[in-house]
Amino acid sequence: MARSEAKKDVPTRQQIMDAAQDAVLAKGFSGTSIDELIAAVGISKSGFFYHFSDKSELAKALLQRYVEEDNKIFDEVFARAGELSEDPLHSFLIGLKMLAELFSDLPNGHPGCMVASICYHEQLFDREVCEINAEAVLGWRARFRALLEQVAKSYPPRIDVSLDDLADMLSAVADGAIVLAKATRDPAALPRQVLLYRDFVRLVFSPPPAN
Amino acid sequence: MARSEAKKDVPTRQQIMDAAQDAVLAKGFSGTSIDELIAAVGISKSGFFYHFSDKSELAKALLQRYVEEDNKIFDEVFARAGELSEDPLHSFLIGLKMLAELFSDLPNGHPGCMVASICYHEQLFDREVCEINAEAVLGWRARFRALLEQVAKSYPPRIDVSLDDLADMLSAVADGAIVLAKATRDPAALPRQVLLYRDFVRLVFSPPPAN
DNA sequence: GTTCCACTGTACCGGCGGTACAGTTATCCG
DNA sequence: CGGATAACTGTACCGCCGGTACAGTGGAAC
Repeated sequence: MARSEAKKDVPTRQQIMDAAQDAVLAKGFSGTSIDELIAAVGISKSGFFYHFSDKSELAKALLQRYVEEDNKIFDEVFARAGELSEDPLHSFLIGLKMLAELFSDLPNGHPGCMVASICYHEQLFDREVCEINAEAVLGWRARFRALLEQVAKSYPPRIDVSLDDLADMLSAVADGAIVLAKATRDPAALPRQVLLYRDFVRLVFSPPPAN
Repeated sequence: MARSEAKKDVPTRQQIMDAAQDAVLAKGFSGTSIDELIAAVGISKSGFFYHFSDKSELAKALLQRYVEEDNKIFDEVFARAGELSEDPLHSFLIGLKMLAELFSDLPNGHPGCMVASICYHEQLFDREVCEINAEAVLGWRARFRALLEQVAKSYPPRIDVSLDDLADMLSAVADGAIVLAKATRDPAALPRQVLLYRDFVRLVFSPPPAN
């Protein structure tokens, strides 16, 4: 190891990406300089270009990692929710509640969605990055749609609603609520909006009340 | 007029802001260079700095104009919706439908929300810009909350719901759906999500169906 | 005819993304 | 023990970009 007293055992490439993720979500991609990243990690400029051929490759790696981690969280949350109830509606509602709690527990609020950040920089990136972005969003749609289809089997929806759109709405509400939370400096806005989406889902699929 | 063959009668300052708005929403603020703006407008660098003391003043002006125009549209839409029905619920639902149609009619889809773009660059801007952003979002909340309060007077909500959160949800869904639309390159996702929010509002306030 | 507005032109500065390339250090393999 | 490889460092350089400084200029208004 060339760099003296390396920080723990975290690989340098990962340290760069960690610093970059925070910076990109707070300042945008072009607002994040390579110089500040190498200063944060404690490496030279040549060291950076050893790991990434250029800044755009960093963006791609950042987005890919973000999407993977995001999907892992969704996997875990809704798998656990599935264990807690046999009923698809209750299970989905439990999952949404767990998601809201997860967002609630973030000490400084949600740092931001990389997909949304990239969207507002789309013209800077090549086709490949944009397609990873599109696939991520379509992946969320497919994931939530599958859950909603299970729900709709047991609970015929009370209104005529597209399950694709209802699935998309979770991504939309989450992304929008992150903006809301950032703008108003109220991190709790994100979990509140997720719970409101949960109310919507419950209203759509719950049988008409007896009273 | 120093610049020969000026483009129409549009003031130069406005031309700069028009070019800047498109560029910022497509590439982010730091991704937008002053050089490209002056090239688009056809002025010199000195000309730019005659109108704006620095780039950050451009950002402030851009955000202020965006918020003003946005509020004007909301004023018009919901005033017109108020004329079309006496009933506060129907009126709000009409307003949402008109909003969805407005988004639908945008030829290239919604170009993006300046508030959201600024949010993902917050660390680059001074306190003043961030407060304009916060006030814009809180203004939308107050606006939609006022409409929802009128609705709630006539139609007691079927679920226990915070009107502030329900008001915020419209901003969140719109901002999130813009990301959705950009990522999937499907501009129709925005009006679809607005109409889905409309379904939610109708479900919350409509009396339980007789059947 | 002076004054003001709305610029232009030139020169310069430092930061940033990126390239090129030679050198260095630690570790593993044979 | 020696050579290869991974993971860097250091130096020099390029062009773009944000920004500063400042003198000049053409047309319109009074």
